[in-house]
Amino acid sequence: MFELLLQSVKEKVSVKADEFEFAKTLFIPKKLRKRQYLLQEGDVSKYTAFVEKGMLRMFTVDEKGNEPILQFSMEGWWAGDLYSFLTQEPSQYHIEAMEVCELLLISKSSWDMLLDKVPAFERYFRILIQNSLIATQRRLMSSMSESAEEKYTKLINNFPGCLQRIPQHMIASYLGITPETLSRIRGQMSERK
Amino acid sequence: MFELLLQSVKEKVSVKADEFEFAKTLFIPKKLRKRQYLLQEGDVSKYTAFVEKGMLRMFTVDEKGNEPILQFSMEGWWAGDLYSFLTQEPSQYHIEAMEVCELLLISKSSWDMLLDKVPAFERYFRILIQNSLIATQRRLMSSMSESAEEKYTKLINNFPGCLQRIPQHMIASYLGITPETLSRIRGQMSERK
DNA sequence: CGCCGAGTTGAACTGAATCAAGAAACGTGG
DNA sequence: CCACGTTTCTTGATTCAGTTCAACTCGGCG
Repeated sequence: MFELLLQSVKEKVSVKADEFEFAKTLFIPKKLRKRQYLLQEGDVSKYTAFVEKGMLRMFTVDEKGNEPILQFSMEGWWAGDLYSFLTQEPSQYHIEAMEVCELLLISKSSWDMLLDKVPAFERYFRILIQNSLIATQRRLMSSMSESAEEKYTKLINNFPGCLQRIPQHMIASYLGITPETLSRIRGQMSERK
Repeated sequence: MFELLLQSVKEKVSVKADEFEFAKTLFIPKKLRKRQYLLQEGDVSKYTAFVEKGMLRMFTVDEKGNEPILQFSMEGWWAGDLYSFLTQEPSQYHIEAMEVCELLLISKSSWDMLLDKVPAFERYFRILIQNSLIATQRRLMSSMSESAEEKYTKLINNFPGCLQRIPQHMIASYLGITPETLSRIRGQMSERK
């Protein structure tokens, strides 16, 4: 059950077997049906989740009814609102299962304890957050200066495999464009071979 | 000379006096004139910098000649391209002093050593990066779903003081809009009192 | 005094959003 | 296994926010 998590940790830091055994005791397994919520806007994110199976989306709902997507989380990734989890303030985001999901939850207090007792996990999360920051910075620059088509092209180059599992209108929400625009872009791209 | 850095560290983690003394030995002071570069696109970011005085901007140059700004770094903040610094690959970004700057540089190898020897610094950087990620995520969502005016309004609410020191066309580059658009927005906002 | 970069203002243009309607794919229950 | 309703995707016409290009103003500084 913890193979994926162990793999994720090991590829970033070296942990001793007993440290990882200790970590295991802090996680709570949880299953989600499709469309079930891990977190809803206004609620405090009591847990952050490692995704063992399935896929989730984290998004807000804006005044016009759009649902811009901040991130997708699939197997081997984490899902959670960092801000709400750390501060225990209400979240701005919804996190919803796009497929049947199997998660490993860890509470704020367990997380704090884990980072205190096992420095390797402090480092693991530092690296995780670091990579996430780098990716988010790139996406921000892309969203500031590129056209809709450029953004889409970059996306399919960066995540070739993943996109099959994601409905197109959600890809549009992730890119910050409308489903109509994405459809037109795809049309144009395929007709010029 | 290290007061600001000490303050930044202390407000996030607790360090022992000798740990901080050790850290001090790893930093190299450096001054930059206005318009001088800390890093240029294509170069490897050998150092990351703590800003003691002055202000820098980190930006790219896109095909149309725009210079979208990823971040401003002022006193008490860090400046550097995380990706290039960590991987020692060439950077995509320029980092330029907007004013006369006094910096404290730390090399990749010193940084690695510091994080290894002093867990408090591992945590300090984790928290720093965490906060940066949260802020960048917010900015991304804002850039995906809000109008130019909304973005500008949020900016002046979030950073009331800082903006005086920044020329308007750079604020526009930070928001991902043209200087003309920003000027018009300001015009509209002031005429409706 | 005269130049130069920064900011403003105007007019024309354009990429993407919006609104609307239809086609295709999906899954749920009878 | 089919039928029906729902959701997803496509296509077209129109609108609009923001860009582009160009001219002009202002303030600072040699």
